[in-house]
Amino acid sequence: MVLDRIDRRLLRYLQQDCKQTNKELSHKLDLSVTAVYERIKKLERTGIIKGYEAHINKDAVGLGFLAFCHIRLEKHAKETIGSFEKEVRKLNEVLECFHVSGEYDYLLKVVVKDMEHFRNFMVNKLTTIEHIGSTQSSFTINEVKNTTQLTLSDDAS
Amino acid sequence: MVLDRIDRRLLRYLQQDCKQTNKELSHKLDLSVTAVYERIKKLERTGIIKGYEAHINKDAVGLGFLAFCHIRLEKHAKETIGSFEKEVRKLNEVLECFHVSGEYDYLLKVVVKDMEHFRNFMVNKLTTIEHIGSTQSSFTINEVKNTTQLTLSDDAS
DNA sequence: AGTGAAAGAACGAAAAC
DNA sequence: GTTTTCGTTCTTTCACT
Repeated sequence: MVLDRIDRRLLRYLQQDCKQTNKELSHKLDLSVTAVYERIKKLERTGIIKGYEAHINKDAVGLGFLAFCHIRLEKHAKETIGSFEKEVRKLNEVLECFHVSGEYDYLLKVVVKDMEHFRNFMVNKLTTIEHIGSTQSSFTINEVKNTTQLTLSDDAS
Repeated sequence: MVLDRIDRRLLRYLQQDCKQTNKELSHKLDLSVTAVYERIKKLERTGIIKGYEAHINKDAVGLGFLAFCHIRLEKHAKETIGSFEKEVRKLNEVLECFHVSGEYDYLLKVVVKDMEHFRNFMVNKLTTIEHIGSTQSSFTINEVKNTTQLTLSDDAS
């Protein structure tokens, strides 16, 4: 699907606040309410908008400890990779897991309550996964920037 | 604010889909619409719900290249740290930046269109920031897991 | 804390331009 | 693409428990 300037502006607004009414959006975009409605439905149908999520303050719900784990596998056979990835997906402390280039194979973002819970996660969950060669963890001292909002330029993609 | 079991379930639902109507939520939670409404407003007022965001498919908007940059600063004086963080916050390719423990000082999540744009970002934006000692970048080969949804247990926090 | 009722606003589909 | 219309649904307030 080709996105025009209006679609991109619309996506920008919805990234900031998806609970705005179509009426509000119609003013910002200088369109009719119906046109806004149709554009949004199309963006949903084509999978460009994947969903709408409430953003929760993690400290307020007792999940204020954020760490990154770098993981190297023992071997890189297809089965090893497959089973590692399958196990990692099950861990709900792991919000993100990427297969990356470089010294380590995977980078994980882990959210737990505190250091004690992190220790417990490492010992009883993460390192019980087979074929892990070595791990290296970094703890977050300070959150400098943390957004999910993509910067959409006005040009067509 | 103390969260009870119902609040935690409500937050779980809203993390999954914040566009559900209060009526739908009232069925799931076995509460009246008004009770759901008041709980949500309270969660918003107290900052536990930080906002509502549309989740955009980054590949569909031409931002399919994801990289992580590890950064070490030259020195760790207060001013150095402050000015580095200030400059990083301005870069819209940087979605996340954390001050972390370990070998490197900062970990950045960077989203751009492709390798060419990444090269351009590194040469013309990131490494023009003063006091950077060294950087080490990893490119994402595969996204194994990527969610923003915190797992909330049913117990009070 | 909770409920139910009622007014006002928005949604969503259809019509016609 | 737009406007208008209309029935339906949701939001929000209010009186009350």
